[in-house]
Amino acid sequence: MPKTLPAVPFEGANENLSATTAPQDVSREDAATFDVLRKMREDILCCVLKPDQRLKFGELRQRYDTSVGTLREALSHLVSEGLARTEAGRGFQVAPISLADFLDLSELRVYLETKTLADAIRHGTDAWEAEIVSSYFLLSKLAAPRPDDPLSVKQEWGKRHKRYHDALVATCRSPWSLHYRSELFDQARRYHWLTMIHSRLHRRNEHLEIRDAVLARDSDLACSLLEQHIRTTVEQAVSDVPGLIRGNARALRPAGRRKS
Amino acid sequence: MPKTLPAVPFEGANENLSATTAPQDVSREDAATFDVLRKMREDILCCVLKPDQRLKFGELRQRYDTSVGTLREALSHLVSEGLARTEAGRGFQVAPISLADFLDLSELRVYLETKTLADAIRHGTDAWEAEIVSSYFLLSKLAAPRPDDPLSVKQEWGKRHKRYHDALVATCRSPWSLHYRSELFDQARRYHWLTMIHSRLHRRNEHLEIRDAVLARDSDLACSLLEQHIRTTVEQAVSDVPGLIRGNARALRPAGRRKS
DNA sequence: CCATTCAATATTTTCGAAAGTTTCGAAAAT
DNA sequence: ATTTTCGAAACTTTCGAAAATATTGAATGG
Repeated sequence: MPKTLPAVPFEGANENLSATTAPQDVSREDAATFDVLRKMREDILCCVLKPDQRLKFGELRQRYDTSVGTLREALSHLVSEGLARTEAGRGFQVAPISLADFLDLSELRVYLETKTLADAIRHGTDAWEAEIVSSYFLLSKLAAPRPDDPLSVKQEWGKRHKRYHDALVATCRSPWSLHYRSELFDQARRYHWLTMIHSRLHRRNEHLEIRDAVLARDSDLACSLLEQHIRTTVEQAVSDVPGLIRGNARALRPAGRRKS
Repeated sequence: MPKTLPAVPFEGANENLSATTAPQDVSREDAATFDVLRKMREDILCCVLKPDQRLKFGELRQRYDTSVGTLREALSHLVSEGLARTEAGRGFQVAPISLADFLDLSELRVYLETKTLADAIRHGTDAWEAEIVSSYFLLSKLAAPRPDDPLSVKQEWGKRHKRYHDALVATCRSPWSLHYRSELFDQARRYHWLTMIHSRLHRRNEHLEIRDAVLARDSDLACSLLEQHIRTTVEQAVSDVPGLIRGNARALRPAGRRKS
């Protein structure tokens, strides 16, 4: 019984973007603050800053070479995005991870990814196709990272992977859906990182299959493949790193932790 | 896991969600900063701070009686929530509103509200029912606000309205869905405010109907009613305040604005 | 008359230090 | 031996001023 609301009046596809209210996908914000924010986010996503790790200003100030105020602002952002938490007077810490959380966010991801992809296909343009081809090409040049690859290789793969998935949905007309999709994609990256570290499982080339279905404008197939893609990743993470995720990711926790 | 229902009284404690990763629904954060954040959010939601209005630190500092750093942190949060925007070196401003945005966010709301409601009904408890009854009662004591009601009356109604809708979905097991639902609900409040200001339309008691369907655990009916509830509000806003929303809400814009 | 330059003003951004909390551990008390 | 108390150390939070940047408006040249 899902009716659709009156279609969004489209005077200009471009104008649509500028008049949008959905949260800014922090792109070129306050130079300095943004820079710190971006670095910290990347560090959390790559588990350089580990789940539950306490984020002390002293250390952070040294690591990112900036002042407390700037750090506070960046941390504020991260809290809103769900990558950090804070408690009055007790500072900040990296958001925890858990199997339950991964399952929950993946479920919502399936909906948002397929919804945005379907809409993107509906409104796809030549430029959109070109960026998909291009970003897929860049992704395919890099083999899926192995556990013993250096951090920088993994990070580069992560970047290209994100760029490819962003490209797929780029022409979706719903800014809010896109925004939340992007946030959840980043969240999932933390868990994918675990898989990259520990897994040696071989997967068939799902990105290629998705690309072709999308370029063929076969919305149903593309969405189905994308859904599978997400679910397979979940299953792989759950079975590959059971000790880590199931056991509340103890191995990833910061070293010296005492529990009362 | 001790499961306390987030039966949030007016400003009461909120001890729930311990193992969850989804973003903190800023409940009792950094005392001072949080206080400012809450006030600013309320002011934006009630259009005391108008869409597109520039937020100068000088004025804000006076209005909220706090320092620049604290303001910056609060504004940071608001940007993440989509209630404000910022551009490097050019400060902050209240997020714009537009018909397209309202339609877009409402569409996503339909999905999230019904999804969370269905799950909440599935896992409903006695305490959940009690809070629904209680919050509905409080809401029903206040007639829907009229355009000429004082601000405080409208705000009180807004609070009770939110509390009621929060109560409906409180037992939903998906923290991420709940989080986004809550953010979009707040976003919608900005548009509802316009309706409250300008509309005199009479609507039948939808909140009562929803309450009864929910208490009867009739998930399909409840979701259907809730969907209607949202869509009706959209249609009402679109038809009632066409000049405002369609015309990019000119009347709500801050007074002295020059465009180059 | 319009466009451009440049200095004065207004505003934002960054920083370090003061003020306020919490945590930790040793000493005293049970 | 265990708990409680208390003070010092560690850390967080808040603030206002200095530095950096944008905006305004008047003066200049085409």
